[in-house]
Amino acid sequence: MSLSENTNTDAIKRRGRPPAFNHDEALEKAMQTFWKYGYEGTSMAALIEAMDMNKPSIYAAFGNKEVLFNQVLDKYLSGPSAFVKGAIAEPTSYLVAKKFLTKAVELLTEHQNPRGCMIVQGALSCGPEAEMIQKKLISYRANLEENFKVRFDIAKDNKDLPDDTNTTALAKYVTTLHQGISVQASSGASKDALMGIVDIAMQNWPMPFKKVKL
Amino acid sequence: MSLSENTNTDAIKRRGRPPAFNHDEALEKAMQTFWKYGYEGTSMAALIEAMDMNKPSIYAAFGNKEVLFNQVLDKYLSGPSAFVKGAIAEPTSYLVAKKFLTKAVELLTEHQNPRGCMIVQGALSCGPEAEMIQKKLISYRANLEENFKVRFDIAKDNKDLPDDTNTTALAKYVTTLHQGISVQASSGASKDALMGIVDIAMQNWPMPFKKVKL
DNA sequence: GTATTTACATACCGATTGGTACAAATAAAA
DNA sequence: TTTTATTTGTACCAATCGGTATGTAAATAC
Repeated sequence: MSLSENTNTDAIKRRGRPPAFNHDEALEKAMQTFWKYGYEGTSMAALIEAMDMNKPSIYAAFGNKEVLFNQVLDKYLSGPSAFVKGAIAEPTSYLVAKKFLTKAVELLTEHQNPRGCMIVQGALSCGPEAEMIQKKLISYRANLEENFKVRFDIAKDNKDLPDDTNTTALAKYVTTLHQGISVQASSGASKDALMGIVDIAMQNWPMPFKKVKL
Repeated sequence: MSLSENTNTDAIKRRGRPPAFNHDEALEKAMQTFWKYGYEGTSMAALIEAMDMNKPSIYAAFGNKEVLFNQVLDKYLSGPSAFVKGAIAEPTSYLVAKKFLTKAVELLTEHQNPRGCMIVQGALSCGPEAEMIQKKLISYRANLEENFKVRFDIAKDNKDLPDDTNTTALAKYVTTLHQGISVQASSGASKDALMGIVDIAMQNWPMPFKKVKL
């Protein structure tokens, strides 16, 4: 039957009535909804339908809307957005940027996903109620940008980038492209079209030994 | 007294009680509010306070929220966003893109303006209620992109761009940067930082006679 | 069996949403 | 002065917002 799966530890029998939902599946559904409609655009009614839970159960299991969104955010970072770590670990600054943007395009245009990046669009322009979430997403984006900056500084030390490279600007260039790509994806841009953007954007990547454009 | 200014035709005396508001000033205030909070994030209560009008007067003068937003959109296009026409009229494709992005940075980081572009952020991710507005803004952005594409096709004909230039991709590159810059501006990025992005982005502009990067 | 624990489900809460009815106010026209 | 046209301001509308009280269902513990 459908409520056989319990999210808690295996053998230990819990005392009361067993939950009718699976914690992780419900959170996944919540993520899909927030991802698609943004924080403010997602109503509790929409969450109820998506998660297939009634309101008190959601509150008991995940807290209020804001707390739930924070859990969704964690899931997003360790799930769809996990490719970022891999990109930053690439051996050269060029590959870091290229892999990050390429993987982002793939993620954001995946047909089974909502279009656009949840961290970019989740609470971009919103009313005063969502200000907390807005600030949180802004700091997440700033943090990513800082990670690129640090990575590019290392690249500069390794002579993988010219000595006079403005790594702060270069990091912002990458995140700005990502944010633009996110908007484009949410507007229906195709994967191919956005890969074309990445190609153009990467053509002028600074090289340590001045190379001539082909 | 404060209600002396009437927005209607000069000498013709209107019959009933004179309006206590100035049509254009009220629309300007509405624009500021929508610009700052987005379509969904702006409540009628916020508009009432910003426009200094009571609700029935707003409805009588501007229609409902959606109709009002459309008028605000027209004002935005002919006002803050009017620089676009000038940019497209620049003599070379390079100058078109450079002027567009530079002017956009100036507009979007102007301290007296709300941060970010209203057409980008006005209804990016939102609930089903704002779907109409969302689609409208998407089509406005697509239209701008098409205008760049047409302009770059002309540039190609004029040998201002290489014959093999993918003008569709190049146009999308420019609008993607703009949209990314808009997100950055709304997140608090400074004018200088964003000008740095524009500089980096313009370094690889395609030239008709293959030039060597300095 | 009964007690206890946990989750479900209905029904509700006050506040806010976008939108309106209606009467008082203020002007010109008669 | 009365009539007519127009705007204002208050008070209201149903619907929805996020959030909760409460009773019942379903499991284990005793």
